[in-house]
Amino acid sequence: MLDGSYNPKDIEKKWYMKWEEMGIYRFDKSSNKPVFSIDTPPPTVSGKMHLGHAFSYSQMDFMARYMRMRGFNVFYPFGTDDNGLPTERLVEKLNNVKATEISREEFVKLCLTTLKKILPEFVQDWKNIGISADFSLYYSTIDEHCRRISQRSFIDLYRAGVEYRKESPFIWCPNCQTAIAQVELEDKELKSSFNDIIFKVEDENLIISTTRPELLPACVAVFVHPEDERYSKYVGRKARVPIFNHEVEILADSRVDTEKGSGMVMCCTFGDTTDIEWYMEYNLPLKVAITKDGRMTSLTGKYEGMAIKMARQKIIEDLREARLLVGSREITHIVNVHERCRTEIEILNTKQWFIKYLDKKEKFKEFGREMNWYPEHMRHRYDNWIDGLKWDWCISRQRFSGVPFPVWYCRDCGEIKLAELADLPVDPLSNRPPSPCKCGSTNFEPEKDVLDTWATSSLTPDIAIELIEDKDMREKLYPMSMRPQAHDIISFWLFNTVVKAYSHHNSIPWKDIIISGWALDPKGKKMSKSKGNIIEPQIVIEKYSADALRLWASGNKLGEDLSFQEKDLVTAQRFLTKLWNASKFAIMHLKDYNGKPEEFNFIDMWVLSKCYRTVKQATDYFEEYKYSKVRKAVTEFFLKDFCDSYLEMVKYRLYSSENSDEKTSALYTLYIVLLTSLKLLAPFIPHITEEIYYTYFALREPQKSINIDTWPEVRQDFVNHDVERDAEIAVKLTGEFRRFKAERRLALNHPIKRVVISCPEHLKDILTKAEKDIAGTLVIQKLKITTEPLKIEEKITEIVPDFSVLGPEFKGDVKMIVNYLKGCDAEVFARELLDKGEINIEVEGKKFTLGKGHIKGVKKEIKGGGKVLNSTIAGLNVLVEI
RNA sequence: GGGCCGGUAGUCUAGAGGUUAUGACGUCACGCUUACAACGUGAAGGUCGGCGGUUCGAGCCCGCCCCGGCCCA
Repeated sequence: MLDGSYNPKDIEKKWYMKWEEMGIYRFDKSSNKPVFSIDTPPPTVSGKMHLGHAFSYSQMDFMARYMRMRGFNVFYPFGTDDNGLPTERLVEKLNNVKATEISREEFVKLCLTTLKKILPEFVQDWKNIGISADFSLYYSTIDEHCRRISQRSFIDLYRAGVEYRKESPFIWCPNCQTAIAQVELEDKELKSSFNDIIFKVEDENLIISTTRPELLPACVAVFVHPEDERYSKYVGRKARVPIFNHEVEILADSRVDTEKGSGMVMCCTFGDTTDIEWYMEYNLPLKVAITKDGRMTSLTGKYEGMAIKMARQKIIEDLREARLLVGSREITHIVNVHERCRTEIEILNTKQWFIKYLDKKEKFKEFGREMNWYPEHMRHRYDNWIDGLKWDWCISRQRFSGVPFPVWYCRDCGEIKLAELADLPVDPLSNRPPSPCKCGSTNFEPEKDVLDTWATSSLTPDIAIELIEDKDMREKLYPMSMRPQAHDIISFWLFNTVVKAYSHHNSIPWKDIIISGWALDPKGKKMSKSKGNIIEPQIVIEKYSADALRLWASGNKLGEDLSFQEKDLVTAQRFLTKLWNASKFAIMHLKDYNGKPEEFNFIDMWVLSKCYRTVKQATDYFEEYKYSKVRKAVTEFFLKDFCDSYLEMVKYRLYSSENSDEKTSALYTLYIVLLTSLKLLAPFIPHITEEIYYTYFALREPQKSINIDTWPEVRQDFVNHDVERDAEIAVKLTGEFRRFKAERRLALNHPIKRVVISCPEHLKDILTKAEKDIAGTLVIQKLKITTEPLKIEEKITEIVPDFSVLGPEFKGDVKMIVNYLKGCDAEVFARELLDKGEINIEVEGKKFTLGKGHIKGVKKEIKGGGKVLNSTIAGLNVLVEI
């Protein structure tokens, strides 16, 4: 028996613990069953799981649970991304220290101890929303396993000749003091001043506009457009840089925008990417004005040591004083900032490691086409990102906590020394190289940098699969079946993983990619701490339940963002209550369950057929990752057909004390339909379905848990469209009758003395099959179903045309015909059609022949006081005697 | 500026060229009916972003425009 009301708090907690105990989500390492492998996104450790996580992890969990019930050996590991900048920031915040203030060794240690402390609680949130991952297959991107694989990847790619180390201009964050990748940039609108500055060419003044006068000391050339007649005479001559007084050449290049400022532009090393192109192409000198920590260098003379913005101010003042500043206006422009700290980036010349991939764009796009994208259009974003790639992948970061490069450099000959694969993972700062250098030297410089965090997380398929020892099993797991993730990291995680899979395996990493949207605030805006519109899933679970949260997450199309509406949680919770109550009712009666009946009741056949058709729909939709459609089909069947219609129509049989075949049929149907519904819902709401299953079905079904029970098969012997179509009429009539009673404020079990249903022959046959059910449900003491007409007034008022037949046949004349039907005497028309089978009409000189096929039905009006049930079923009239 | 997605009652959402556009929440009215008042029944509420076009017929297809979002310049 189930309790009076559903108490999710205790029940959800109980089941999470029991599932763990039972180990039902364990991957079976020795099974021969087909494998379904999931490349689970490792969340970046922050304080808590956020709503976006709850949303997208629920969505992937639906598939994991569905596939498990389908009989697949589901490989569903769980990892956390504890590597790189975000983790450093968190550790700094939690411990109130700065990475730069303590030794690297100490800081790395602090990172690890802090993670150890906060990880269990962080991961617990995922368990609390019922994620059915195998938590015994766990990795942290900073653990030994991941460091080994990441370093191995580095060595393999170096040997394959796709990695290089080079001093070159690259994107640098002066705040975080590290190189960062293109993907880590963000656009920010900033106010700035556009300054018109005088450059002298001998005695002439040339004006150049710039937002960055502090780069004047790094100015190495001045460019004009080759077709700009204003300046053609200056090309080849020298300009004197104001204040700093060095001379630079004036060159012509078509990349100059003649519309911008004076149409003359200074080239500094480096202000932007065009500067880099010019620097390379024209072999310009390198002048460095800015240090790695965002201050002015000695090159800048008296400005040395000043912060960039301060120097900018000062230089503007000095220019003004020297009358070299002729104009200055406020502008708003877009600058690149580092997404983590929103600091304006610089381009500095530094030595970095790169993965060479700009030459493989086409190959990556080809791989993109080999994978199945859900939704399909997300692939365009992937292509678009690849098209826009401008830099090779810089994988070195000047940070502290991260996977170290397994590399030393010979101090004598400069040769690069790699670690041995067998020794991985290594830390070159504390480990010695495996052997002397080719040149015989043992004097090595260790690499201090660490790998970009994406260089590690782009290996999650390898990291996950190598948690399994068995080589044959590993083969079965790759390429992985499904990669779930949100659309914002297509260019990060997804793309980088394809790069690695291509480089290491020459294979796509996964077969299917499912892209989930974002959870947005109630106004449809992105949630952020600064806006204060964060909705915490922990609070939602507390107020409603994990199942309600999951049901919410199942409610929208894959790939679409979903704005969080409290009412949707209310709806979800109401569904759970309804499910509980209906199950309570069914199970109360199911104690008398005694197997299959000799013969099925008509209404039972109806609900069974509908039930199995719902199974078919749900299965088809799940196969296409359309879980929102699954949810719609299943909840609609459960609420409308099962609860509203079926349960009401079966009550009279359940309450009868006699042990008839009719009752056996009812109990059998109740058993099947409830169990099937629970199974169809289990992927979405595993806790409540488990509790209901456990209370009753676990004792009778082969599995102890619904979550590892088999997904329902469509039993074709129960699917019967004729029965459905016919029984629907009885069900519909019963519904109309219940409303008839409600309108007259009669209790639904209020007895009715006599009812006469008058209808055509075929309806009479159908309704007779459900005669007992109609009478039983509505408590009708005397029910008569007859073909004799009732003594009530009935008038046909409208002919309803069937456009799908009329349209293709009569094309442009349809309007005329429909107008005719509207205008004619519907009563006369209908009678004639019924008599002759077809009617010839003439409209505006044109002749048409209409048959019954052209007509969808008729509308009619019935007069007969308060005792006539106004049914929408064609041809059917009901007289009620209360 | 480019790519992609979206715009449907007060709010959020489903929509497969074919009668009167789905559902939810909210609102209003009525009702304790032996699973369920944490409920049920009913009602009101819509120029389907705008303008053109294709079609017998468009929320859906095509073109242009407006607005919002994401990604990229």
